[in-house]
Amino acid sequence: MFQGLTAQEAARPSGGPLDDLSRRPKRPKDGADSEAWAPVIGLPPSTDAYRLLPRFRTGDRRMPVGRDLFRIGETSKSIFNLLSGWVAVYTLLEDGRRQIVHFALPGAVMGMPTSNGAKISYGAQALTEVVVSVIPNTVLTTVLKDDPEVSMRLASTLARDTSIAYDHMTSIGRRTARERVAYLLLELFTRHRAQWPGNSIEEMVIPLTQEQIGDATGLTFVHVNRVLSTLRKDKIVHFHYRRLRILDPDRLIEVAGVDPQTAMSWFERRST
Amino acid sequence: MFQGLTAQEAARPSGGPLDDLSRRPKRPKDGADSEAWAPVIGLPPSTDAYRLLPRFRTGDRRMPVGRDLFRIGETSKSIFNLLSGWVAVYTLLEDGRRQIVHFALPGAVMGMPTSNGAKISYGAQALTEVVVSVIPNTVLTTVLKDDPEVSMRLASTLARDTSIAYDHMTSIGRRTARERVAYLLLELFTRHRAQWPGNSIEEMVIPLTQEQIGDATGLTFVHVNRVLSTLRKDKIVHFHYRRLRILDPDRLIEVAGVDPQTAMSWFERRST
DNA sequence: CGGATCATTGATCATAGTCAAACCGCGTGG
DNA sequence: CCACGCGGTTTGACTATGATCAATGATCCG
Repeated sequence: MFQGLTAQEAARPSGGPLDDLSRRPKRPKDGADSEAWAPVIGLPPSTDAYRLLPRFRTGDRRMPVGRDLFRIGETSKSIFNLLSGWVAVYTLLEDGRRQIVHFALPGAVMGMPTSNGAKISYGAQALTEVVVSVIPNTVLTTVLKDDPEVSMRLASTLARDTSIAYDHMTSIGRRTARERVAYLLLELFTRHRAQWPGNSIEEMVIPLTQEQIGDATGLTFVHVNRVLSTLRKDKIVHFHYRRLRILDPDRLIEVAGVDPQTAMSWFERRST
Repeated sequence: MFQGLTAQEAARPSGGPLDDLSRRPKRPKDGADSEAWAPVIGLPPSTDAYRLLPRFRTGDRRMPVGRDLFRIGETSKSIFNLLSGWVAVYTLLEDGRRQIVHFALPGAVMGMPTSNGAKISYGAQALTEVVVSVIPNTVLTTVLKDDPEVSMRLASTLARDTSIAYDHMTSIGRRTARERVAYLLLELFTRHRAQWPGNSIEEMVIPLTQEQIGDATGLTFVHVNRVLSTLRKDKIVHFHYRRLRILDPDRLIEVAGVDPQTAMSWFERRST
């Protein structure tokens, strides 16, 4: 499991030649990926709230941990509407360096084809077992014609993805390691929590290894570990083997460098 | 000029307390910003190619260098369709650290409201004199109802923004300083060049200071300067006072860590 | 129970940041 | 037309954040 997003030589050229570095195969092959997708028979009813197209159910698929929904370099023939579970959206550099650019939660739409029709530059992999509604482009086009409501929702959802990406980019580009990790945990906590309104549990399972946190924050897993230790020592958050416990929300917000006002608003509305 | 995106104490907390750092006003006030927008009388005909709504012209506005199209914290009432010029889309942290998350070129759509209706977390500022079509949300909603073609183009454009953001994020999170700068210059060169098809001029004006390049790449302007010196010394690119000259495209692609295949495709299609 | 994955810790190094000073290009006004 | 000044660039000396390399431990799961 987690095959595709597993370690490997995290080669990092030091401004020097790239060529003498051992390269990681662009697409680590793993058994699971070659299996056919499983159509879904019975679904948890709650997933309906996350559908982009409420009447379209024939595209539902269940996929196991580690499965790629789509891969770098493919040309999108369908879009993927996540109904349950977690998905990592990621990019790769030639030499195997990896960046997780987004953690998709239920409601997310992934793989929308771009205006210039180019190959897709990122991939998406299930971090947990997931249920996805796979919507063929042809279907989407048709629905967009008939239902302006869907158009608007799709555009808004895509705009939100961009906005989240911008915030994430800011984190990576301008925050310190400690701030980045705090920001990510806060983001995941609030986004996840927004899906169970009224649920103020301060402990949750985040299906991520420290290496994946590193890939999302632009850090090495070793450094992520050190940062997490200090956050634990400072009694702010406790993250250990995928279990996250927020010990001091206020200080977490402070360390993350998030305006408290904004942070509070995160705790209100549903957010993909 | 460039008021809003001008230096200032680029305070950078070193994991230590943030509080004893001098703070930059969140919104440096400058005269230009308070002026009213100028409606446009005569436009260069070519701008039409970049319109999201071909028949909607009453929203056209011309704005000078340094003007904010919209600002962090506003609630979007209109979207902005750039027709000519360059715009920097940026975010700010509390203490003044800044990240430029996108350089918008003609054809771009900015300020699309998100699904959760939250305040917009980024701002947009003109880097050159620009012409923008300001489209009120109400107009957009109406057009989306009547014209599914527009819906599809809007969605594709937004998807492309996300894709560019993901690539940019990868650069900041996983590339070295040298690679990041090379990547950005390559990206700007190809995107800009795609707008004048057939124009293979290897010299162009990029309306950016080294500080702005730093803000886009997550580096300090001092380090950007050093990197640019080495790129110049290595006869790869020459960037000096806003003039960019590509000396060795192949090596630039190599340093940027872009797959040559992909790089070539960038030289083909129009791309916002 | 045992192997694999994931986490932790230490020692050392390098990339990029910080601080500071000087320089250059260009527009402006005397 | 030249001096001035401001924004932008360049360079140097020093520091520090986070990477690298390496070894050991903990946890999970079949």
